[in-house]
Amino acid sequence: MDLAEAHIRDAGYRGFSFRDLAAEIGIKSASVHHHFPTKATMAAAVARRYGDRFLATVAPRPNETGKDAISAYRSAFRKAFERDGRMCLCGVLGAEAGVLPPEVVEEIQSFFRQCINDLTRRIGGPEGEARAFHVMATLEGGMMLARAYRDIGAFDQATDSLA
Amino acid sequence: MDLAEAHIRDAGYRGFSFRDLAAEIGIKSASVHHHFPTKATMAAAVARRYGDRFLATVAPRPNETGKDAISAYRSAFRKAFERDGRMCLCGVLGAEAGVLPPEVVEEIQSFFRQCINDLTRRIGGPEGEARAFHVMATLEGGMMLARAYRDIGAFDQATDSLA
DNA sequence: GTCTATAATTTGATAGAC
DNA sequence: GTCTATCAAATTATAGAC
Repeated sequence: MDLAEAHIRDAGYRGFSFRDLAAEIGIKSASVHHHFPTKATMAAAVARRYGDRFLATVAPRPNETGKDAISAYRSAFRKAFERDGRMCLCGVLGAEAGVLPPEVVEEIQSFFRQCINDLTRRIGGPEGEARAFHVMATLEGGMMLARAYRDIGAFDQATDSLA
Repeated sequence: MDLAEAHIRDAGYRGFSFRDLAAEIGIKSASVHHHFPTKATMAAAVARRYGDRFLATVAPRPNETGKDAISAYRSAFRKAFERDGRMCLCGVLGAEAGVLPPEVVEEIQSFFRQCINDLTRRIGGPEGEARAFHVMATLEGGMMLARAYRDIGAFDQATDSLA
């Protein structure tokens, strides 16, 4: 699943194959099928694990402000990009959501729903939800620009005004 | 090229094949190779045409303000999403830029560079460039959310505060 | 510009032994 | 849980005729 996550973040849903994953860990593709019946099943499982981990990473601290919450999301994505040179898994998959298996789309939507619900609550106020949408869009788009430019400075410039 | 553009916007670089394109217009894949020697060549050509068209669409009107420029970009992307149900071609490709052929990455970077240069100039002021990065990131991310949710309302909520 | 034919590779998936 | 073996299909690309 670690390898699948890395490959999807690099190249999208079609960017990983059971054979490649198997080869990289020294087993055969049939052995991977033993754990995940189909490619869609595996991608959905990888997306769910990614979302659970991410949400744990940005969990609220006591007495935080709305700005703190936005900063938590921003620095979580930034650190992951700095560490792996890769953007958000659900951002990559979201871009190709038009042709993804339904169970994968389901997980991606669930990820964004959870993030935006969480941010909406933590930002608060009447504009909380629109602000949450804005923050998520800017962070995802910022990572995308940084990926295209191969320069994290693009992410920084794009997201500096958020928090 | 129209078909290739549609397929890439749907499913990314690996989301189109010479065979599929050929079949859809009633010729053979070898005939497509007559026009474009490789897949990378074709994708790069499609990206360049897309960029040229987009930049023509958002060309400045006389006496516009910075806000007008941002609105022009926002409504250009919005209209395209509304019309095709698809996001920006370079946004999709940017997300998988880590494993794309160099000539395709070149075109994507060129697209974003041109957009951000143009926006920077039209927005003006000392914050012009950071603002341009912010606008592009939010628009691309907004389209991505709308794609994942299959709801243009996500784009609207994410980008409403821009202009 | 289009075709037939084909090569070489990759892919998602299954059956069945150990 | 892993293997061998295999299938059917798809993919990128080329050679050469019309």
